[in-house]
Amino acid sequence: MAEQAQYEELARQLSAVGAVKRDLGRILPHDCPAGSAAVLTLLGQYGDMRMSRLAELLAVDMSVTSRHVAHVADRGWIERSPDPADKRSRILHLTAAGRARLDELSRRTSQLLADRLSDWSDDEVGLLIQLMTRLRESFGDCRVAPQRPPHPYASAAEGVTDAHGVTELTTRTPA
Amino acid sequence: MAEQAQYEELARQLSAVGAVKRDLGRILPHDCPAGSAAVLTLLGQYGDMRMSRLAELLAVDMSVTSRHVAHVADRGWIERSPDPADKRSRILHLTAAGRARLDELSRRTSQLLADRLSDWSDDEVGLLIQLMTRLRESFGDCRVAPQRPPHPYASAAEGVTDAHGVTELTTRTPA
DNA sequence: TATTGTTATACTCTATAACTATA
DNA sequence: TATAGTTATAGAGTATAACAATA
Repeated sequence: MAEQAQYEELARQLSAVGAVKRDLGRILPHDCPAGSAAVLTLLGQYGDMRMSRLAELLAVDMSVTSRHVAHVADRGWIERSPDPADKRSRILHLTAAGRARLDELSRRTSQLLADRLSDWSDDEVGLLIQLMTRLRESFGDCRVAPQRPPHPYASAAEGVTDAHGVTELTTRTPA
Repeated sequence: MAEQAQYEELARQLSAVGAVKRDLGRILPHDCPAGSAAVLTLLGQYGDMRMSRLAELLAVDMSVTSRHVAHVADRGWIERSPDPADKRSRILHLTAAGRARLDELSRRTSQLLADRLSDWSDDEVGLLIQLMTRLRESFGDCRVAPQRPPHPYASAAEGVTDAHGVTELTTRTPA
C-alpha cells in the first residue's frame, strides 16, 4: 500500500507518457495510424480472432474496433472471413501484406526505442515491461489475464468463459 | 542494450497503457477534461509560468497549450497576467478556485489508484514511477530535465538558457 | 527578422446511440 | 430477447499554418 503523494506522482507519469507515445506515433507510415498498428500487432501476437475478442484486447469499444478494422481491411492487410459457428461474427486474420506491414512497423519502432534507450540494460527494460504489465493487470485489462490453451473457433462456450478462453467481459465501454 | 523482442514488447505496453489512462480520465469532472487537469497539475507542481514553459512541460504544441489554458481560464481556475518583462508573454497562475479544483482532482485520482493498486507495495509503485520518469528522460522530455533554482520572471536570459532555468526547446512540435 | 501567443482547420481516437442480422 | 457487428454523430486531443503583437 503506497502513499497518497505516490499515487499523485504516478498519475502525473501516466499523463506524461503520452509524449513518448506521440514520438512513437510520428514514425508510423502515413497510411497506418496508431489504431491500425495496434490491430496488426495484436493479430500478429495472438493470431486469428473475432471482432469482440479484438475489442477486448484493444480495451476500446467495439465500435472503435470496427473502424480500425475497416481501415486495415480496406488496405488489404487483414481479411474478414465469416465465422461458420456464428454467422453474426467475423474471423480476422493477417494477410501476407499485413504481415509485411507489421514487420515494417516493428522494425521502425524497435529502431527508435533502441536509439532512445541505448543506455538502458536488458534488465531495466524488462523490469519496466513487467511493471507496466502488472499495472494493466491491476486495472483489469484482459490482455494480461491468464490465457488458456488456444482453442480458436472452438465449438461451444461453457459457463462464463467463451470459446476463445477468455472470461467474458463486455465490449461496450463502461459508463 | 536490450533485444529487439523487448523493444517490441515495450512498444505494446506503451500502446496498451492508454486503457489505464482512459480509466483515470473517466473519473474526471465533466467540465475538467484531461487537458485541463494537466494544466492545473503542472501549475500546482511548478508554480507560475509562461505559456511557452507550460507547452514544454505538457510536451505538446503551443497551439494546443493555448486551447487548454483558455478552457481553464474561462472557468476561473487560472489567471493570465501580462508579463512586465515581455509584453508578448502572459504569466499563468492558479486561482484559489483552481487550487480547490486541483485538490479535488488529486483526491479522486489517488482514490482510484489506491483502490486498483491496493496490493502494490510502496516500493513497487516507486519503482514504476522511477522507470517511467527515466523513460521520458530518455525521450528528451523537459519535465524530467534538471531544474535550476527557480528564478521566476528573472531579468535577462543568457546564452541558450531562458529566464526560467530551462534550456530552450522549441514549443512547435517537430515534424 | 524572430518570437510569443491565438485562432482556424483538419485528422485521429474514443464513446454513445441507433441499427441490422443472427442467435 | 440478447448478442455481434456496423454506422452516424459528437467530443477531446493534437498538429499545421496563418496571423497579430511585440522583441
